[in-house]
Parts: sequence; structure tokens; C-alpha cells
Amino acid sequence: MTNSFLEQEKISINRILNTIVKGDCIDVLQKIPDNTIDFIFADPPYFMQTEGDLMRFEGTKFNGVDDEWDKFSSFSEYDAFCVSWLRECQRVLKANGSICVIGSFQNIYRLGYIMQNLGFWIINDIIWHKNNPVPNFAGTRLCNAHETLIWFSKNKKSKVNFNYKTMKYLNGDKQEKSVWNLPICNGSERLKDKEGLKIHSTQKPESLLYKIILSATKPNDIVLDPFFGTGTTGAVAKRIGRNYIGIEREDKYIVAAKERIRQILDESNDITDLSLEVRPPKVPIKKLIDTGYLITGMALYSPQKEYKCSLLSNGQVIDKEKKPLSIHKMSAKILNKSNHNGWSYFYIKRGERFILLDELRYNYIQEQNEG
Amino acid sequence: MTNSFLEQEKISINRILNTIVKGDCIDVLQKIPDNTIDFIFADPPYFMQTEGDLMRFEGTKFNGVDDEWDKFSSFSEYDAFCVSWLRECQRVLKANGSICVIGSFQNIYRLGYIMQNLGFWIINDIIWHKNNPVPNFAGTRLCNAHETLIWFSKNKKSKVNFNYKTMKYLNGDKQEKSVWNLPICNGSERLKDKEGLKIHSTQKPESLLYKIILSATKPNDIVLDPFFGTGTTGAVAKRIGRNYIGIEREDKYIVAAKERIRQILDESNDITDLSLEVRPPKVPIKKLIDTGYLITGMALYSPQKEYKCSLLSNGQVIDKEKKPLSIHKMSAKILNKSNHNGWSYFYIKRGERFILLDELRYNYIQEQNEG
DNA sequence: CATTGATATGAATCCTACG
DNA sequence: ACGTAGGATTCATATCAAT
Repeated sequence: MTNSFLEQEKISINRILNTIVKGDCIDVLQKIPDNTIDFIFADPPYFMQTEGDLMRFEGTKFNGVDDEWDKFSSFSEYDAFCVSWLRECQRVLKANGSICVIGSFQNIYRLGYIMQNLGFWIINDIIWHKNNPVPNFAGTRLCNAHETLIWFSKNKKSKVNFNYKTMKYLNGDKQEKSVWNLPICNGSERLKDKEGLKIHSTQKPESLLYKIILSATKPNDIVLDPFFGTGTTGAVAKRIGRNYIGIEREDKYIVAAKERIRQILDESNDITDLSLEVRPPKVPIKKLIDTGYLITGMALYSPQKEYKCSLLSNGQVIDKEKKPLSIHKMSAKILNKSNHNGWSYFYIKRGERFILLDELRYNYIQEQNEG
Repeated sequence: MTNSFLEQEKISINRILNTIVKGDCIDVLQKIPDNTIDFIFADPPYFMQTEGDLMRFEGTKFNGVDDEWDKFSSFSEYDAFCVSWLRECQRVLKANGSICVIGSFQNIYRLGYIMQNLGFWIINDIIWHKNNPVPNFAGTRLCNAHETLIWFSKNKKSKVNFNYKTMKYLNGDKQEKSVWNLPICNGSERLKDKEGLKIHSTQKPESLLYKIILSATKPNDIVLDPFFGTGTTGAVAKRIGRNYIGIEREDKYIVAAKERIRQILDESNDITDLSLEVRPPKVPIKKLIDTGYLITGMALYSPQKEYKCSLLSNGQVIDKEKKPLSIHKMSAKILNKSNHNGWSYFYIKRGERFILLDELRYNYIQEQNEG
């Protein structure tokens, strides 16, 4: 139940679409209406707990994360902060929305635990395996060559969008896996100030955001990033035709992100428009009988063009055992499997030509649309 | 402080060395004395969720899974179980001992969070990237191609043993990283019963245990596995000359593990004996002067055999600026670095021969041992 | 222009034995 | 326990100057 008073204080989503809202992440999240966001990418402070300076062998200083925004006094303070922003994230997500958080060993176990307790449901965890990590200069530990992303749905019941076929296609027609080998953000992609110094100490590579946003969203979806920084999430969203909303506290980052995103061009294409995710039309076989595409009693053939069974008036089929089955169960029975797709198995004979059932349902749909 | 009554109920470690103790993991852990174990490998139940039903950690089905409260209570049950066995693990570890736990997204965030709260300190988290993972058959998720290990010390103060150079050597002379690409356990390594069915559903590959045990332990260390299963930890420990203690509840696994370990041969070698970890002897330069290896006032030369500085009676050196420095600071100054190792930089001239300082300290140590 | 080599740098819980 | 002196320690990539 939403409180009508609070509701009045909410911002209209349309007013902040494709903008960066300046402010504290929790304050701003509280202004966003319930159930309005499709996908959230959150790259919160990691609470690195570093002390002193880290020197390279040559004597130069390693310029790591020493920002005020990463300082917390204890795990409990960090946990409380995360519970607050994560609760709001969960509230603003649509019922089938999802959220991806990123972290490293210092904080990812805090995030994962808290989010499971809040009722978020893990879809996958993903390892960003860095090609070119910062080495362990002192030679005292394993080189930390990865970061962890956890992808959650709003809750267990959510039916999350995952563009499986698109990711498979982009992975050389192999199922995409949970370990992603990608370089860190440097070179011309890394935003620098006039002095050539990096603007944000932890800018993420666009390749990483591209992969997760393309996995989880549809064109024109709304992607929210509560720790927007220099706007990698916004840049990628714009590039592939998704809407973004950024929340960021520091002017320095907002200025850089705005200019960066301004320069981005929409490069949507068949792949980012999810042409590969199109599913075959759902057509009851009975419709095909009613419209004359199929005729009761007609013979159905295997791919080897051998007679296998006959069509009943209710859309089921029977073989010599005379037990009515669906086309799917019948093809599975013939192939000695538990399940199979009958549409792509059975053929009918029209004159001398054999026609796959699958073709008929597309013909039917086309005629419906034309008529 | 240990309670003397409880103390009497403890088992002597020597009595259970290189054996499998049958029993509930928490019960048995309680019998092990404080501060006696060098390394623990723990592969606890994963709290897997199958076919839409949430399973209790002991494998019974949980009722009312759609209810938020019930879901949370089942997490708490798992959490409480983990707190119990992890507290005992922390107690039995030596001050500089360490523990590695393995899990996947269902449970690893529970383990990580709980262990940080108990005061364990993360050394590294490690990704076991599987070469040959089980695909996602339904085609609805990313293929889960990894498991996560977290390696903790007993607490923040622990000085943990990490065989850095050994791991570097085995990695083609490159620093070992946090992502390990290894196959899953199958083929002849996978233990099967008479019917050819796998005995344990989650048998870990020996290559994984080899890598973590060799990273974290010294020869003759005591390695404890509270969820011993079919004994991969014990097999690897025996193979590389470490002692093991296994705890396991089920006879089926104990029988298989005993026979498996019986067949293992000790294959210790220079690498597993950590010959690469030997550090150069600590010899004060003054000792070399006292024993005549070096003479006050003598010249020290660079690797290019150019005169650089002269030796003082206290073991320091001076150049033309006449400021006394250690051999390390002086070599760093010459090389324009902040630090350098003087032992492997300076030469003395003896007759026509140039001799590296490093050689002298080895000669000195050898003479001491012979004398 | 292509190639080579020197230099710079990236989410970092980054030393340890001895007195 | 704590301070101090001794001395051990990095990889992949990008940029830029030099050849």
C-alpha cells in the first residue's frame, strides 16, 4: 500500500528520464514511485579499508581509492547504508524487474547476504575476470584479478527478462557463461581531466555494462543507476536504445558524465533490438484445422518422410497404439525422449511436397495479419 | 580461557592424525583442542534449491516456500548451522592458521558475511572457473561456470603462510591470480560404486585442493576437513606430505575415502617441500667485517664494476657526499629509486676478481655451519 | 610509416624478524 | 605488544619518444 501523502512527493518518472538527478542516493530514490524501473545497475562504495600508502617497487605511489565516499567506520555502518538504498531499489523495481550489484571481496558478501535477506532472488552471480588487473606489488597475496556481480530479481516470483539467444549469438553460438573475461577501463575510454588525471577512481568499462544491460533489458526499458559516477551506465543505455536515470552526488562526476553521454550516438541494431528473441507464434492446432490448413484424419510424417500418425479433430494425434497424444508428446515418444517440439518434427504431404507444421503456423499468422 | 572440564573431553590431536573421525561435524569439532590446526578446507552443504522447492541444509523439504517469513527462517536455520561449525573452526585454528570455504551463489554470501562477522579476515577470494561446466539445460540463465572459494585467516592479526614463490613458479613464473581455470572432477578420478554411479554428488577435483593446500600449508602441517566426503582433502594432503584429519557422518563416504587414501602414495618433492620459499640468510654486515670477509675502508663497485663507495666500520657506506648510508639505501640512491637490495648490487674486488656481496654472506653462513 | 623500447598506471584490505 | 631496521616486491596494456 502506498501512502497518498508520500505519493505526492514522488517525482514523475518521465520528468527525470535520461537525466542525472543530483543528490544523495537514498533521498533521491525515495522520490521515485513504486514499480517503475525495469533494471538497476548499482556500483556502490566497496569499503576497501586500506591504510597508508601503497608503493611500487620503483618507489612511486599507487594511486588507488582514497575517496571520502569509500570511508565507513565499521561493517555495521556499511551494512545499514546498504539496507537503506537496497530497500528503496527493491520498492522502485517493477514486479519483473531485476538489479545487478558489483563488488569485490571487501563488500560483495555483505551485499549478497543483505539482499537475500531482503527477499531479492539470485538469478546468477557473474565473475568479471580482468585481463589486466593491478598486480599484488608486495608479492604477498594472490593477485586480485576479478570482481563479482550478483544479478537478482525483485523477488522469487519475478519473471525476469533474460535475452538468452542474443547472448548466445554474441558468444559464438555457445551458451553464455557466468565468467566474463573483459579488460579494465583504460586508454581513451577512461575519462581524464585537463591535467590528465582520472576523473573517477573506479570507472567501469562500457563492455561490462553492455553485456549486463543487453542481457537483462529490452529496448526502451528504464535503467536506473543510483551510483552514477561518470555515467558508464547512461552511456551504454543510450548507445543501445534504453532509457537511463542516474543519481549522483558530486558535481565533478555529473559534469563529466553529461558531456560524455551527450557525445554518445544511438547505435541500436537488430541485435540490441532483440530480433533473436522473437518466439514462434502460439497457434492452437485446432485453429489450423478450422481454417483448412490441416484436415482431420490426415497423415503426419517424420523428417525421414515416414508415416507416423494421424490427426484427430481436437488437434491431438494417434498412432497404431490408438492413444491420443499431443504432437509434442507423440514426437517425443517416437524419439524416445521425455519432451520434444512437434512443430519442428512433423510434416504433412500436399501433393508431392512435404511441409513442416512450423511453416503452416507462420502462414496462418501472416494471413490473420493481412486479413 | 579454556574450561578445564571441557578440556578433559578433548581428543589428543595425535590420536586422530591422518584418520577420518565418524560423527556430526560440530560434535567432533568440539572435541578438538584450541589452536591446534594449521589449515581447514570446508566444503559445507550448499543449501541448493531444487525444482522450486527450498531445501533445508540436511536435505529435507521446506514447507510453505512462497511465504516470505518461511523463506527467511530457512536462511536463518542455515546461518545458525554455519555459525556453529565456523565458531569451532576458528577456535581450533592456530593463531596464524587459515581456512578456505567453498560454495556457489546459493550459500557463499551467507558464509562470507557470517565469517567476516565472526572476525575471520579475508586473505583472498578465489574463483574456480570450470573448463567444462554443466550447461544450463533450460536455456533460461547464464551457464553457472564457477564456484567461489574464500580464504580467511583466523583473524586480522594472523600472519598467514602463503607460498608465493612456489605458486609463481608453477604459474610459468607469473604471479598467481585469483581466478583458477580447472576442470570439474570426472573420468577415472571420480569415485564410482559397483553400479557405476557416482558415490558423492559434489566430489571436488584434486587439482583444486592441490592448489589451495600447496598455497597455504607447509610440509607436515595439519589440515582439517570438517565435511570430508570422499576425502579429496585427505588424498591431496597425503600426496604432498601434509597431515590430515577428516570428519564425516556417512559410512558410505568414509569407506570410499579410506580405500582411496590408502592407495595414495606420498609424492613430495622439492616444490611441495617449498624449496623455493627459502629466504637468504640474515647476516649483519658487521659480522662480515669481524670475520674478515670485508675490511673497513674497502671499495664497493657497481655491477658495471665502477667504484661507487667505501665501507665504514659500522657496516654503513659513504660516497663522495660523505653521508653514511646502509648498502641498501646507497644502491637505491645510485639507481634513483626509493629502495633497492644492496646485497645483490655491490661487488668487492679481490685480486682481479669481482665478488658480489650476496656471495659473501652465503660463504659466511656455510663457514659458521661447518665450524 | 612501422617497429622498438622506455615509461606510466590500474577498486589494494600489499613485509617481517628481531629486540 | 610495539617500534624499528633490514630488505623483498608487479603484470598487462597504453602512450609516447626514438629509430
